[in-house]
Amino acid sequence: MTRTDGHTGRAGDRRRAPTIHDVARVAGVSRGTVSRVLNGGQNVSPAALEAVNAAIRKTGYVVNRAARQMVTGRSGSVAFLLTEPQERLFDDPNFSNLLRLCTAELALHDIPLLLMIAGTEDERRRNMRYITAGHVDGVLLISSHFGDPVTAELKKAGVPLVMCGKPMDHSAKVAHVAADDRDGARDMVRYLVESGRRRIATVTGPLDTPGGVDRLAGYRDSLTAAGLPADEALIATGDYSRRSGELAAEQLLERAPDLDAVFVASDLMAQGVLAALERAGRRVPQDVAVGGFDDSPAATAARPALTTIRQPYDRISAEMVRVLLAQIDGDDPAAVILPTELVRRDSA
Amino acid sequence: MTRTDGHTGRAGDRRRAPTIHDVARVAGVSRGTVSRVLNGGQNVSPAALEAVNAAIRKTGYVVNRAARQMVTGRSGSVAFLLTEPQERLFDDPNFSNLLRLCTAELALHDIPLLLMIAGTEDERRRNMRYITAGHVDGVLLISSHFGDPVTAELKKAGVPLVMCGKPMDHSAKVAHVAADDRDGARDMVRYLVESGRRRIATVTGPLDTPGGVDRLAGYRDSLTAAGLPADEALIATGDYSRRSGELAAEQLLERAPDLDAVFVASDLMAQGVLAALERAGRRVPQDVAVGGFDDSPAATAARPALTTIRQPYDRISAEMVRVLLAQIDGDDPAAVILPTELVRRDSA
DNA sequence: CTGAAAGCGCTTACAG
DNA sequence: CTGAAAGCGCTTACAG
Repeated sequence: MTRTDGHTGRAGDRRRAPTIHDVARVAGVSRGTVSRVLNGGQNVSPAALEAVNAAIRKTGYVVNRAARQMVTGRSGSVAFLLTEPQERLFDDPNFSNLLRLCTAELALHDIPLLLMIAGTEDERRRNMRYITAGHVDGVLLISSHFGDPVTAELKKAGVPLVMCGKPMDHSAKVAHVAADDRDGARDMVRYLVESGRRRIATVTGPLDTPGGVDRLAGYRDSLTAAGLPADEALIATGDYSRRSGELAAEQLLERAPDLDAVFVASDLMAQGVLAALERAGRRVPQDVAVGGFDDSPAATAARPALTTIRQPYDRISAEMVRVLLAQIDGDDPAAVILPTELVRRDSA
Repeated sequence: MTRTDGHTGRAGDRRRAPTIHDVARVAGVSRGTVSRVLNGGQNVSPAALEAVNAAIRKTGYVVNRAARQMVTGRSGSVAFLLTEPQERLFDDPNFSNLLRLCTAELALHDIPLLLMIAGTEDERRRNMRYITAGHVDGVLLISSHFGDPVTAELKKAGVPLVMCGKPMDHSAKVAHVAADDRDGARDMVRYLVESGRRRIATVTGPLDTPGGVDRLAGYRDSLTAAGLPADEALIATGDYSRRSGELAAEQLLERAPDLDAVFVASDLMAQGVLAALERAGRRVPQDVAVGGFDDSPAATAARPALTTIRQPYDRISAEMVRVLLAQIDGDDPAAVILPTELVRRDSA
């Protein structure tokens, strides 16, 4: 008097889900053979393969990941770890954009994404503990500040890891995917020069982040190439927040009232710059041209809409996932730098 | 010649992590006793408890969740499932806010959050399959549109579930946590009336969402209470996006050029309304008062800053997690309605 | 190509 | 209060 079926089979069945054993029975093979089919079908006769697949369909079998994990040591999941202060993260559309795209990309591989936010020290410890305990197979790390201990810890623990953005600590050989910040900045500033601007200011990101440093370097490159003088009065630093862009623009207007363009290292900060400019009675782009960076939703939401440098977030996420999965499969850490693109709108 | 220690013990150790067996050996007890300590310490002598805890510290033991899951049938994780079209989700700060807060709240319970986005039919199927296969213990569901099949499917599969916002399908007895939309809308409109406004328009959310329906009802309540006539020309509908707010405001200005206030069912739409008003040359709040809803980052980013109705997202997330965990532990689904609060800024 | 069997690390009745 | 043992559902050498 045993269960005869496979006819209900819904995996959601809160009763007893079919196991590999049920499939084996229905298919008339051993459990080992079922497992082989599940894992790529090597060393399985066409007939057995067919029978097993039919049995899987019939029973509605879904693998028990916990059981699999216990023997393979792999969880089949990946962490998306954020180490920035929480508030900023979610105000900045870049982050949520990246999160969304990585989730979708991983879904294609049937790999769930665990969202981890290490805003406080306590959260950081908790997350590290979880990760290093082997509960995830790898980490997509969103962290850019110099001296973030997380990268080193993860690296030391031997956890497969890929960063979004270049690591500030060049010595660490960690996999990463980034847009070509320096080249993007060069393009924007060259464009401003070619539009006839001569007093071009910049609002940089924090100078302990690659986006802060490299976009500033690109700005300098193009100024030099155009034979324009370097003037420190034209350089102000923000923290990627909208508010910091506003503050930076106020400083710039005071130090260099004759500026006729501003290259801003992020679209969100550029929104702040736009606000400050408007308050100061400067018209954009007539009096002052404003160039952003990111091509995030903030760029189209701004008024005037921002001329900006597009970071290919879709490709960035796809590459991050690809590089991470390769590492999980034993490849060496890889670095991928993706080209940017100038997007012309109304602000410059 | 066997491993003697417990002295390295780092869980991140890619070698062999200490198991319950190691802890038992070090503590001089059986594995069953260690397990009992791990699971609350019932039926364990103080001495044994002490010894086990010491051994855990010494070995750096961390439970293997996969092994535990296999026997308990619980994964120890929870899904955060979004069933709205992706783009909207991440443009709207409410969603990312909620995501962030739920993640933090769950972290307090050591429960990882799996982010699932069901934008396409394919993604929906994939996620449902994962969830109903028992890979998560419960679901935090962010979905508001009427006729979303996910709620019913989850309910039928017997998966513990809590929705953010009232379910549109009243027949379904599903747990949910929501702000008091109707009352919040009443408060805002009453405030507008008390400020002397008489031609008060509204931009509603989609009328197949509770936020659309209930905030409109609250608007009507307060108009009636004030003895103001109901005028359908004063009602326009948006889809919660900024752009839709802009469009709705244009319609309203055309149909009722004499309007002196607009109650907008979300801050993001209110931003759009502000833009349309500015273009039409109406001063806010002098000519037209604008009231928002949510008190999201969009409210403070708007110019003028929005007077709005605060949804207590921190409490909402905390309650969602609490109600979900209670259900996982066998409680019946509960509904929690939280009060809102009027936040005065510059737009009204 | 295939089956029988060991083993992954836990929890939980069951005796005592 | 505690230990010995079964069992959760898989994968993977190992024989054949």
